Amino acid sequence: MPELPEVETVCRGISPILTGKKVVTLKIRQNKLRWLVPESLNELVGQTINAIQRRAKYILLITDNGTVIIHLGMSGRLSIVPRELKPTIHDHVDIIIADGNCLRLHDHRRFGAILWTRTDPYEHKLLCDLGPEPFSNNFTADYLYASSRKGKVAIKTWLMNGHVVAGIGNIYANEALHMAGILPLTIISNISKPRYQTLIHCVQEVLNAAIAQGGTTLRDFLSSSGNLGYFTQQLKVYGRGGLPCLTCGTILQTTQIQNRQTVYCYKCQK
DNA sequence: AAAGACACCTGTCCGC
DNA sequence: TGCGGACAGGTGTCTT
Repeated sequence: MPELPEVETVCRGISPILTGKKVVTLKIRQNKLRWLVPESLNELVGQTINAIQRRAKYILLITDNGTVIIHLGMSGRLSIVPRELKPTIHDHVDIIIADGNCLRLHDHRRFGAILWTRTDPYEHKLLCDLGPEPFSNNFTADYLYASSRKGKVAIKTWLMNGHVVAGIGNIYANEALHMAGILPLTIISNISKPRYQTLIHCVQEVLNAAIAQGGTTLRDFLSSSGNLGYFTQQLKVYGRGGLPCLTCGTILQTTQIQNRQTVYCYKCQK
């Protein structure tokens, strides 16, 4: 389901409902997610959720004594439901709060994860080596230019690497590269600093637009309240292989990069 | 050290 | 209608 805009949409949706609330019950129906749901997650019961934060595609529920780290993988969904709503297949974890609401984790592919850490979540193994957030001051052309000088990977592969920049997945990598006019297979060491500056601008523009539209719904993304994401209607290249480029009319090409569907316009992107 | 392959899962869609 | 195969928004770990 989620790239950064979808995760951000979920965080904004659940934050007002969960912040300041006490967890009264935890129900785990399936503990084989990407990693086993740890026994220690039970320490969440009785804790008050002080804040909801997002880092890359991770969702953090912060309490005084520890933090829940949630990742939605490819197909995960978080929703707020009344605690009495009967769970369906693939509803793996319920976090029930004092007012009767329930944060329900649904994930049919089980690539997602839910973990508990007692210490600073930003020091957690999964989070400590992540690249800068796309909207942070550290995501600069100087940074991209300097760290790409010896690299031999395609720019699209690199953009999707969370250790380079956080939160960009297949959809928004395709979209940002099209907007920036850069061919997805371009080797990173061949890209100039001004082009990286353009790319940063385009990444931010695409992500901002997607967040404003509540994310992208392709198959199963719904916001925490069950709404569709409307950015789907604004995708310029993703899922449009074989159709005309919306900028110049040239037929959009498709290829595989790292086994991921890649769509580009050979006229607009050089 | 860097890059690429592989693994983890289920659901859906398409062609025969 | 049924079946096999390809494909799907991610990413840590293993191999080269």
